[in-house]
Amino acid sequence: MVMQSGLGRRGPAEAGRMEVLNAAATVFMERGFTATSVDDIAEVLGSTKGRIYHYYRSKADIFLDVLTLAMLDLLERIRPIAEQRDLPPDARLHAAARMHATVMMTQSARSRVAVQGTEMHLMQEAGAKQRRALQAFVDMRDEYEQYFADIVADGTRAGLFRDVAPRLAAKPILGALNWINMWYRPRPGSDIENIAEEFATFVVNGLRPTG
Amino acid sequence: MVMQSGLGRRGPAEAGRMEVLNAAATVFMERGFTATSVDDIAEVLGSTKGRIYHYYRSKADIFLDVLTLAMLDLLERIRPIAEQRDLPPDARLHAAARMHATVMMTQSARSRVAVQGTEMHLMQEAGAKQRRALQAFVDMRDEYEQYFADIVADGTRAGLFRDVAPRLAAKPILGALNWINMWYRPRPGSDIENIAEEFATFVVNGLRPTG
DNA sequence: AGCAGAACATACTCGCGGGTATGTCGTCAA
DNA sequence: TTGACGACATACCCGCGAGTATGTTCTGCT
Repeated sequence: MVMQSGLGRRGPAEAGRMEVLNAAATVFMERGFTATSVDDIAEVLGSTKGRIYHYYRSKADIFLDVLTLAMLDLLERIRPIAEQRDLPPDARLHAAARMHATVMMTQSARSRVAVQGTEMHLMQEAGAKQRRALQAFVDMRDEYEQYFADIVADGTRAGLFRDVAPRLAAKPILGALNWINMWYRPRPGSDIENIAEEFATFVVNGLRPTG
Repeated sequence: MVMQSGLGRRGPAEAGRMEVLNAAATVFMERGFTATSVDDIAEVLGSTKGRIYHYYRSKADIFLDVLTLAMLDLLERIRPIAEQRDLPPDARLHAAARMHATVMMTQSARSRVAVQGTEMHLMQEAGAKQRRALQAFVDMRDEYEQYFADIVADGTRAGLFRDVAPRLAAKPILGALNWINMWYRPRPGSDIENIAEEFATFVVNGLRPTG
């Protein structure tokens, strides 16, 4: 008996599963969900399907695990930033945006899949288990977005930002940042720090009152 | 003999082709390229495959036509805005962003496909014709982006914007705007005008000097 | 030593979907 | 009026890819 989702068990015995997961994330990132075949993932692993289906029951299960892990990673990163209530809201938003942009450029594989996760058309005739996993992912996305919305609301109250609907204001912020994975490709010379800084400044200024 | 690309001929005889094109755009928008079957498109048309393959030689050809038409539409819309040299750069950027946001929310089908056009993995082992069409699309995307970059450069020279690399600055702008089609869904009550105005203000302010 | 189970590989099945080959119906020009 | 051609529908082929069934090897435990 093998668990169908890797998120329950940890420990050294699950190292094999993580290898599969990372390989899958890489291919999903490049070709998307439907265009990726299980054989493609196996090829990256230098093995065959058997290895993959030993750990996962279906292609959709792998995808859902990639999505979930990526969102868990983002949530763990934004929480400490959001909790720094001593920092003014604009500085907090700057830090959050900078973090998000950096993750987009570094944790390329997993995070990119999470963004491109629009391809959840596996939702339709999926099983109950998968629907729940997908709903959990959507809930996490909402929670993550809410962190940004809360910071925006704080900034508006403090008079630092324009008076906008916080939830709506979070859209162009995350849009500008998520879009990074549509054009950014890792290169020797590409200065991740500078890009992250510039983009963070952009979204913070975007909310400031029009001079 | 039937032409393989609809962009050469016009006139009433091509009405049938346009029907196919619009239906395809709708389905491509919802499910993406690979997840869309030709039978799906036919079902939307209330007909069968035969009708589609009467006008197009392959699924990729349809997709490329959708992409091309969407980009032609955007280019036609931004040119008159970019040419208004009497307007200050920030007002021009505001108008351009507002236009783009509005198109994202109204011309949903075609434009959304164009944005999501990342799925050009049909490029790989595609024929020479398709590679040229795809390259043409990429060139148009670049040209479109360049309009924004030029406006940004003008604004920087005028002291209205921060001193940023124009080409890089165009990325978060178009990211914030393109991202709209990831979350916006047409609704009776959704106020397109307000959203477009708010997003345009956001991207313009994003470039202003930090007060 | 020997056995149980994990960790894979091999070899299949089988349906979906892109593309083709061919038929049928209407229309319009000569 | 007929015949040529456009505008489809029908019926088919065929490969790819998800999933399965069944090995085989290795490893740890007793």
